[in-house]
Amino acid sequence: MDACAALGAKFELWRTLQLDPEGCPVRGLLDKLGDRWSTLLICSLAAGPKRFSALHRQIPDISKRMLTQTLRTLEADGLVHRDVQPTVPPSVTYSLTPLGRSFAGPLLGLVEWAETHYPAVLETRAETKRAA
Amino acid sequence: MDACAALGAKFELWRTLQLDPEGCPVRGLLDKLGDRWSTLLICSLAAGPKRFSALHRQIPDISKRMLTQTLRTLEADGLVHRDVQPTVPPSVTYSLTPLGRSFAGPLLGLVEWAETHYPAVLETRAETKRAA
DNA sequence: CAGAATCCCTGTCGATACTG
DNA sequence: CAGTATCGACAGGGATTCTG
Repeated sequence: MDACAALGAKFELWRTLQLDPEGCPVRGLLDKLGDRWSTLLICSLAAGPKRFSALHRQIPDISKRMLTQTLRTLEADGLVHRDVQPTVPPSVTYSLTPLGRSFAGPLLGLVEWAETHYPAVLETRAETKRAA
Repeated sequence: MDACAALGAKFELWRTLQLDPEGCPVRGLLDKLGDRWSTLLICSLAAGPKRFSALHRQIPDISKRMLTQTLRTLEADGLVHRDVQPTVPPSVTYSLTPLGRSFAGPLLGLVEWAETHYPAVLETRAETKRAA
C-alpha cells in the first residue's frame, strides 16, 4: 500500500468517528502547528536552545506578542520547554522537549518536500495567474 | 546528522536569505497547507477522486464557500485537478495530481506522528490547565 | 530582559440566499 | 449539482505602552 492509499484509509477511519477534533489527530494537532509561526519556531529551536530575544532576532517579523503566545502554546502542548532563571534582569531559555525533537523527523520530511517541489508550485501559480 | 540538526541547519540557511516567503518554502507552502481544511481535503482525495458534493458529505462542517475556495487554492498550487463535465446538471470531479500524490508521503509521516503522540499532547494540555 | 496589557484593524470564515 | 454573492461576526495578530 503506498502512502496515498494509506492516507485515504486513515481518512475513512476518522470519518466514521465523526472527524471531531478530540478524536482526530490531524484536526487536533495540525490546526495548532499549522499557523504561521509554530513550525518556524520549532525549526529555529531545532538548532539548539535559545533565549527569547535571540528567537526574536532570528525571526524579525514576528511581534513580541505573537512570539510569547506561540511559545506558550507550544509549551502547553509539551513540544517546548521554558526555563526561567530568576535573575535580574530575567533570562528565559526555550528548548525543544524530547517530544518536540521527535517532531523534527516528520517536519523535516515536509520541509524537504517543500524545497523540492516549491519551484513547480510557483510555476503553476504563475500559469494560473496568466490564465486569469 | 539527525533530523533535528538537519532542521536547524536548514533554518540557519533560510535566515541568511531573509526568510522572505518567496525564498522560504516553509513560509510559502506551509502557510497555505496549514489551514484547517487543505490537509483534510488532500487526505480525502488520497482515497480517490471525488465529486464536489461527495467531498462536502465527507467533511460535513465545512461550508460550501470554504470548500470551493480551498479546492481552488489547491488547484492553483497544482496539487489538485478539477475536471468539469459540461453536462446538465454539471458534474465536477476533483482528484490529486501527481504533485499532490507526491505530497502524500510527507503528510503521512506527519499524520502518523500526530496519531502516535496526540495522547501525550492531550495529557500535557490537561496538566497545564490544572496548573492554571 | 522578557513579557503583560491595551487598542484596533484586517482578513477569515460561516450563514444565508440566489443562479446556470 | 456546483457553485457565486453578500453580509456580518469574530478572532488573529500588529503597534504601542507599561512593568518587575
